[in-house]
This record gives sequence, structure tokens and C-alpha cells, in this order.
Amino acid sequence: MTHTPLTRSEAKELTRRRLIRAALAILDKEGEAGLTTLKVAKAAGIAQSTFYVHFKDKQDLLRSLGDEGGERLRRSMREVRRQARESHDAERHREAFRIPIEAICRHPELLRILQRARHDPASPLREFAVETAAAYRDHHAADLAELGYTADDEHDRRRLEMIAEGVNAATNALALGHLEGRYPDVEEVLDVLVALSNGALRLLKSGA
Amino acid sequence: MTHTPLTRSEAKELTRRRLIRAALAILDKEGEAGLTTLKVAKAAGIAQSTFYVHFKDKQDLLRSLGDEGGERLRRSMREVRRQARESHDAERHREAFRIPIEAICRHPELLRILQRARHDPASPLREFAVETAAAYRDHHAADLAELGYTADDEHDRRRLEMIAEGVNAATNALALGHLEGRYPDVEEVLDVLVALSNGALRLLKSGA
DNA sequence: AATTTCACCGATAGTACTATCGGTGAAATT
DNA sequence: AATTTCACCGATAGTACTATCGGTGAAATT
Repeated sequence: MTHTPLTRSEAKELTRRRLIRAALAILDKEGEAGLTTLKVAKAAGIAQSTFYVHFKDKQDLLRSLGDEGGERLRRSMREVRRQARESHDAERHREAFRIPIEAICRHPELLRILQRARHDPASPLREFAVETAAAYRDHHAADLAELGYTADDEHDRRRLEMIAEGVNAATNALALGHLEGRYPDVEEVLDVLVALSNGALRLLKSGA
Repeated sequence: MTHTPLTRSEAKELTRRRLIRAALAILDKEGEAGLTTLKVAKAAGIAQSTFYVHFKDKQDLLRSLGDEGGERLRRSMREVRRQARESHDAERHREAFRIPIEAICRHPELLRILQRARHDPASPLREFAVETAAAYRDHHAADLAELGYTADDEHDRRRLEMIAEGVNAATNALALGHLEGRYPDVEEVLDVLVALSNGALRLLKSGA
């Protein structure tokens, strides 16, 4: 109950965090069209004009959201790798799908915002969204390589990339379907993703 | 070279078509944020105020775009079915992927607009995008059922839906990747999609 | 031929938002 | 204790856009 006396910079940082949180919530609920400095500031409990104490302009806020999101995503990718190493080989492939799905369910607004930005040529977040998608694809491809699906020639390398991209797209789609309540059982979702992935990987095995 | 004399209603319809075309192009290039009555009217060669002769307001334009897109999509789905029936059983599954990919490559702006709208809670096209996605999923699921992958119990029906949704997501992702130049060979894309799909369908076969 | 309709126009009122500016008081520094 | 800094405020100029309105001339109707 005691108000810890904050220094000025601590208080400012706190306000900044509130602004970023508010912006993410508004972006998720109302989209980029609904993201105004007035709404963000109001939701964070400050005057509209004070927004500009924290960000140069709206672009600057969106850039910060990108950094923010990137930080979370990188953390989550590291987590995937860590947990993947801990699980037995048999489970490993399956668990590699569980972790991103859980991450999506924890912060679905991030995926939704990224998906939108990726296809919106006017979005200041677009470049970031495209880069993130590429990072995930490469990450997944590297994971598969670790599982023994090495690609020696150009052809197989591209196949591996396609499989990674396709399976990622399916993972995102099914995770959102799970959140929407259409696929209530995560285990069933994992069954399908593992089956999709294994089917495609057989392509590489037969080629090797 | 002879200017066919158009009746008033013919000229009006022509202007309306130009507005819709212009709107689609702007939506694709600049996103919903860039879609203003001034830009659309200018691109169609009329005054901004004349926009309101053709549409009640901006919402009305977007609704019309939805109808327009829906019409194209339904035509393309009928085409898939028709061509699928014509091909031999062995090719059938593979060709079922070629047709949507070609459709996407012909009008990539439609897919991009729909993908964006699907994840944008403020978009007037959102409901339409969600319905379209569901229609495609069901369409694909029905296709698979026609190929002999019948689902008797609740469990398998849901699996079939998940496979359809996952494979659709992968198809869209790879089609856009192809358009972006990352996967130049459509046949390689088809290889991967067929492999993904077959892998997942083995789940159903083993269950039956 | 006279009259009506209507697709189009330019001008403009109204709205929503961005970003700036001068001011204030409490925190930080001297 | 005196001075400086700065996170915040309210007011407001500027911008971009939506939607309306009265007017016009050619097409359509009488």
C-alpha cells in the first residue's frame, strides 16, 4: 500500500510501458486504423500531448512496438530450442510444435498484428513482420536440419525452406483456430502438425 | 476508334467498374489506410464528390468489393471442381493444388486484402474474409472426402477440417512465396504441398 | 420541340486526428 | 536554500479526409 517513491526516470519508464501496453491492446482490438495518439494516451492515463514526450511521433511508437515484439519473439525462440534439447528424440519433433502454439496462445495479439502488417504495404511494421516471418522460417528449417534432414543441393535446400514455411503457416492457422475454439484439443492439433511435417519430410528422405 | 455511344446507365456502370478496379489496386498497393474517396475517384477519372453518386459511403464501396471478390472466388472454386473431375485420379490430388495457386497468382491482391482483413478487427471486410476462409476450408475438406478420406466420427471430422485448414494456409503461404520469387518453380511447390497433405491424410487412413 | 432526369462538377461545412507550444510544479541538482 | 530540469498539462494551429449541396449540360422521356 505504501507508494514507493519513484525517481523521475523510473516514473517515465513506467508511463512508457503503459503506453506500449495500451498500444498493443488497441492494435489488437481495433487495428491500426483505431490506433490514435488520443486513445493510446487516454488508455495509459496521460494527456494526448504527453504522448510526444515519450515518442517522436506515431511511427516511433510503432517502431518501438516492433522492437518490443522482436524481443518477445526472440525469447520465445530461445525457449523453443532449450526445451527441444531437453526432450527425448521421440518427443522432440512433437514438442517443437507445442511451444510455438503455447506462445501464440499467450500473446495472440502479437501474431494477429504481425499477420496483418505482413500483408499491409502501408504498415510501418511491415518490414519487421516480413523479417520475423523469415526468421521463423529459417529457425524451423534449422530445427529440421538438426533432426537429421540435411539438404545438400540447392533443390533440397529450397524444399526444406518450403516445408518450414508451409508448416509454419499451418501452425499459425491451427493455433488461431484453437484460440477461436474450433479445435479445443491441443493434442489433436499437434497430431495433425506432426503428420503434415512428417509427410513432407519423407520427400527429403527419399531424395537422399 | 469509333466511340460507341453509350447509354447513360451503361456509362454509369462503366464508371462504377472503374471505381471498383481503382479501389482494389489502391487497397493492394497502399492498404486500407490509403483508400480515400479522393484517391479512388481520381484514379477512376472522376471528381471526389461523384464517388457518392455510385456508393452511399466508403463502407458501401467495401461491401461491394466483398461481393465482387466473393463472385470471383466462387467462380474459381467451381473451376477447381470442374478441372479436378476432368483429371485422372492419380493427378487429381496434385492438380487440386495447382488451380488455387494459379488463381492466387492471377489476382494476388485479393488474397493479400483478405489475409489482412481476416486479422483486422476494424476492417469492414473482416466478416467476409472469415466467411471466405471457412468456405475454402470446407471446400477443401469436401474435396478430400471425395478422394475417399471419409470421416465417420467427430474426431476424424475435426481432423479432416484441421488438415484442410493447415494445408490451405500452407498453400497460401507458398503461393505468395512463389510470387515473391523465393520459390520460382511451381512444380516444386506442388511437390511439397502434395507431400504435406499426404502425410496428414495418412493419419485418417490409419485411424479407419 | 419542350421537359425531365441524372451523372457529373466545384465549393465547402464538419470531423478526427497529429503535432507544437507555452506554462506548471515537483523532482533533481547546485 | 536557490536554481535547474523535465514529465506533464491544456489550448490550438494545421492537415487530411468525409459527405453534402446547389448547379450544369447532355441524355432520356414526353
